[in-house]
Amino acid sequence: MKRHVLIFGLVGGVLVTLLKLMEYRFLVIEHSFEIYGGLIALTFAVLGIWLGIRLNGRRQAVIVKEVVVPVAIRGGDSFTVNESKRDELGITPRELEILGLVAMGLSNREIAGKLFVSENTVKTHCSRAFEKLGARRRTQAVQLGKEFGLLGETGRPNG
Amino acid sequence: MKRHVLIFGLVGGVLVTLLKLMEYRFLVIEHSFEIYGGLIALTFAVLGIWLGIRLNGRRQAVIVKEVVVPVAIRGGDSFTVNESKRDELGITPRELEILGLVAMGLSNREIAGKLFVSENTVKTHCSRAFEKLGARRRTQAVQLGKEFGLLGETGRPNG
DNA sequence: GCCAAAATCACCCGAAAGCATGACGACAGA
DNA sequence: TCTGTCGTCATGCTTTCGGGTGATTTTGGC
Repeated sequence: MKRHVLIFGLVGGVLVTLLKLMEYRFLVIEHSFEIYGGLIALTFAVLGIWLGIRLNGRRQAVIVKEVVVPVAIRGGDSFTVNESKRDELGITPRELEILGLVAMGLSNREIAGKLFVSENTVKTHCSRAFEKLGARRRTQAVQLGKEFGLLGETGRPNG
Repeated sequence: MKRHVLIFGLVGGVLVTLLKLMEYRFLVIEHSFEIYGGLIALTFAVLGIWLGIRLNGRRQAVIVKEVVVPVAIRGGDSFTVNESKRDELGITPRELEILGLVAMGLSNREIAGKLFVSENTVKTHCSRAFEKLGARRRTQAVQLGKEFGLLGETGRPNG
């Protein structure tokens, strides 16, 4: 994706050089500024349009083609794996528990009611968990939690 | 669609005129050609990028992604299932796309930046998607989206 | 060309979430 | 006993979300 920006820059540089050379060779021509200006404008407009299309080109209608593989992949000791990951990140059991409820789509207030603690406590646990996960939002925390294998598909904590 | 081309032309014309005026007023400055050339290149590049993005807006490139799925979990043709589910709920492709980005943990602002639309637009799409899903929070929407098979584990829209 | 659906954008306002900070008790281990 | 961690709670503040409403524009089908 950045490749296109790079190409843009390179082509732009080459064009600038070329135009500069042209300038020195044909500067004697009348109205040269207009010609060069027009050329520059044209080329950079085209380049810009190209880059714009490239840049935005991944407007995708993703078709998911599933590759079926045998089960038994998920066999490993899920518990210890997640346990170690949890330890590695320094996330406490309580934080993970709350993270699980967050993943299930509950609000802080609902979580507080469910666990019989105050909403502020829930927020504190959330904040600490987010910090340890490197997340700034609860949705991001959920996503990271699942990537790290801390949460299952149902939002249930794995560990 | 044509409107953007028109705007492009108009703005371009105005800019050319402005630069031409500048040329006559400040031509005495040394290295003016480089400055004007750079300005022209910059402005037209920006304009071009803008036009490219606008022009490319709706076109969708079909991307086929292969996903490894354990055989036991897989149920039927994922594509058609999700497509029909999406239709059943009345969720538009755009809404699903934004839902996917929400699932990836992005904020409305980040989504807006990624899709080159305003934050308000993202919020509108979100609200409609939430309403159709019966969700009151984005975390809940993500959870429901996954339950309905609209979103994959990575937050990628399925369909 | 016309119509309906979809997409875009704006504005306001209240609620929820998040951040920083501090504090206090329980409890395990050194 | 001292220390560190954990869980709990609070307060104040800023940001983000979400709902409501209305509007324009684009697009695709007829």
